[in-house]
Amino acid sequence: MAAREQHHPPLDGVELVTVLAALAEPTRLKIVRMLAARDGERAWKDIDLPIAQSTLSHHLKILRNAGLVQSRTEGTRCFISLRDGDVSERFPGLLETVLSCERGVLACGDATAADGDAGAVPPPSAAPSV
Amino acid sequence: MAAREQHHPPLDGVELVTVLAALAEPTRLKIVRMLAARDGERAWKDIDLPIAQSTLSHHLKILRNAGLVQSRTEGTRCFISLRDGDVSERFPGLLETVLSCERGVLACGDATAADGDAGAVPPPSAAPSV
DNA sequence: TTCGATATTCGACGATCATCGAACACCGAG
DNA sequence: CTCGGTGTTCGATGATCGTCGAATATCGAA
Repeated sequence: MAAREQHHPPLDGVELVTVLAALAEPTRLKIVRMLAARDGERAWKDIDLPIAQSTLSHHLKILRNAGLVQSRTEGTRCFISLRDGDVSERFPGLLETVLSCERGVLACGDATAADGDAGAVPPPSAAPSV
Repeated sequence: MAAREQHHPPLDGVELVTVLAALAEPTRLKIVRMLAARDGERAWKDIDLPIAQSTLSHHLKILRNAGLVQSRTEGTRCFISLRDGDVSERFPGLLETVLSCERGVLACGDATAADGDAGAVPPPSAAPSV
């Protein structure tokens, strides 16, 4: 399917272990970081990682089922965004903390965020505004 | 081996994904919660879960390699404790957040921590503005 | 030293997972 | 309607994981 409406579970039904498992995979964590780097949505096609499309779709499904991301359909295309609001409500501080932990790694090795994200990285202590 | 000194990696060499993977397993998360519930150490034998000893040993090894727990030997016995200090230094807020997320679940189904679980965990309220 | 208790390691088994290419379903454009 | 572009689903494959019982290593006690 090019862009059919997908299932997005209410966060109440999602367990912590599910979220942690979703984040505990390098590729998926990278995707989440990409999404967090730019506020708002990101086009499916703009998520370019060295993996097959079917694999990306698979990872996005897992992130979706964990309640971490959300996909919106517009014509043929699909836009992904972080459900940080919902996640923060169910697991306060979790996403922010994980992302702030990863800031260093982000700045170092990974290109994907080489764009404007530069100035980000506020002291992790403070609640990252997301 | 009854109680040989085990390897405890410096937290600097531990990646976030490793820690998340260690926590993203129900049994291991339960162990971490048990350890967090009581400050200080916990005797190996006091960790009674419906699993084989070899399985418990396996999980503890993974938690050790993730830098989450630490084992001390005293004679034949072995005492496990959370490395919360080291973890907080490397991944500020991570362990606290994960544990606080789990409090509800803890209070409900699981007896192990019925005690006072000394209050760590700062109010996560912290305002993810989103 | 011998024995029992304690924890780790060693296969082994079944289940789950990440990955891929191919087939499929959907949409807009021609 | 027919195409080409876009995500998703469907096996299949190889790797990793959780689990166990048995074997092993280490210590204290008899």
